[in-house]
Amino acid sequence: MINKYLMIHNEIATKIEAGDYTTNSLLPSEHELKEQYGTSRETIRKALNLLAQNGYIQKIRGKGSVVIKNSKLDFPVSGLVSFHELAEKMKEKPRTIVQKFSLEKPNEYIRQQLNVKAKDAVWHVNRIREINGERIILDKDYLNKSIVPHLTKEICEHSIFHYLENELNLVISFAKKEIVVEEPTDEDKELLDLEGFHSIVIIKNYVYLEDASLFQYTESRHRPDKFRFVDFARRNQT
Amino acid sequence: MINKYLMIHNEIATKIEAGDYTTNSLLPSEHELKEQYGTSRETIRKALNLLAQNGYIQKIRGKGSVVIKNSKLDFPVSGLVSFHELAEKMKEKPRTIVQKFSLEKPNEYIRQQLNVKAKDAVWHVNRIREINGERIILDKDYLNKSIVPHLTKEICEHSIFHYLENELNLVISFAKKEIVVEEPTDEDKELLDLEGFHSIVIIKNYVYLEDASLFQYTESRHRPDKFRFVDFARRNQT
DNA sequence: GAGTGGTCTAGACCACACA
DNA sequence: GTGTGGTCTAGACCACTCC
Repeated sequence: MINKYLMIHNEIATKIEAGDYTTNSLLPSEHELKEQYGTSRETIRKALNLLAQNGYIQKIRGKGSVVIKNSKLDFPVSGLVSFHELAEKMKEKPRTIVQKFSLEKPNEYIRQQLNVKAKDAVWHVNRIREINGERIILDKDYLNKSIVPHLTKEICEHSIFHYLENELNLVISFAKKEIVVEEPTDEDKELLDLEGFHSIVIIKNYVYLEDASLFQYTESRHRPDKFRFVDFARRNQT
Repeated sequence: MINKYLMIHNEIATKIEAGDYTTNSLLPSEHELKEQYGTSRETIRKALNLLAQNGYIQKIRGKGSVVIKNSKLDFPVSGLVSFHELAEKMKEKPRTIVQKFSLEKPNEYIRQQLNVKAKDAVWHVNRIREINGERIILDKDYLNKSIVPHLTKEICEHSIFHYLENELNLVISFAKKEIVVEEPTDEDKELLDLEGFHSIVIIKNYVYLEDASLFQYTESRHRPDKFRFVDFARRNQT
């Protein structure tokens, strides 16, 4: 924990989740918090704005900051969610099977998605996600080899994301996500336990680095009954 | 335009869209911009952070702010999108049919969603959205009558949203959105042209006012082939 | 070492809600 | 009027990139 405002944010968030600040009540005023934490008001404001962005509070001019997080249904804020985080929340036993692991020349579709040339090599990884013995999700990852020169099957079994951030020190900065629903392909039918479902929810994820270069394209193909996406949209965000 | 930082944000955004600042080039430094606009650095930083949030630039510590908006594919930032905005983008002829318009005692499901009591009255509006002669979307709206005392069929045919914001002066502050996929109900089959599709994409929308009170619940039920959701997620937002 | 963005401060004035 | 959050300032120090 390095930043003061992050520390304050986390402390208040924890209190809200613990119920120390109850839903619909008001937080102490910015002036009071400033005294409590022995800091400046702008720093408190940074912390509170983060809390607002994350759906914990709602700031109302002239009144105060209302606690809105209802801890029972935990608003998972939309964003980059890895399979591991997801599985942890579901309290179910996840298992990952690396079905495909190869270095390929990209076909036209992937060239378009990843914005690479035909001669560039691309890692292609298929991972099947099993929850409680059912094959629910098929993740198809494509990574630009010029940015990720080395990759192993073992890394894919654990977490590609973790490897990129902690071993390669790549800083993932933002992602564009697109959700569509399609008919299952033959591959879907073969690799997943579709149980008579006639559609597949596809989350297309375009991941960018800090220097705004596109380096990973992922298709996460979900069985529709186990799919749920939550988005928390705020108007007029400062 | 009231705020200095909003003015600066809009000015720079316009320049980026006009190509005055080209993609992948650097913006002037915060120090330079501070001089240019005759303001303080924190104000410049607010404007730049907004630009970053809106996908115009990417700030890199030690280097500067890179312009990343590629004007060709306009990153539609996720948020509250009304049917009218959507239809406008699609350049197709939309038509709205108000299939149901009534004031009801809420059933248990709606009571739960809208967080109201059994005795409270709730507006229930069903609207069918037709695009190019095909019935694609079924919007089921439920509005708390204690917040929206008056409503007419004519308003629903036009835009409920517009009425609430401009006539009632309600300020919509944030919304929680949930996306799931289910089997079509009999009502879906009757009211939509499903054409053999075996699933329905449901967007559940919980709309809150400025004082954090929940006043509208909407289920937007889409035929899967015409559904597309885009989300633009940023990590480590300050 | 020079230049960049990130954090933090102590103060000011304003717009708004509420009594 | 009092208290709240929203904006803005002028300055400071730090972490990072690049040469």
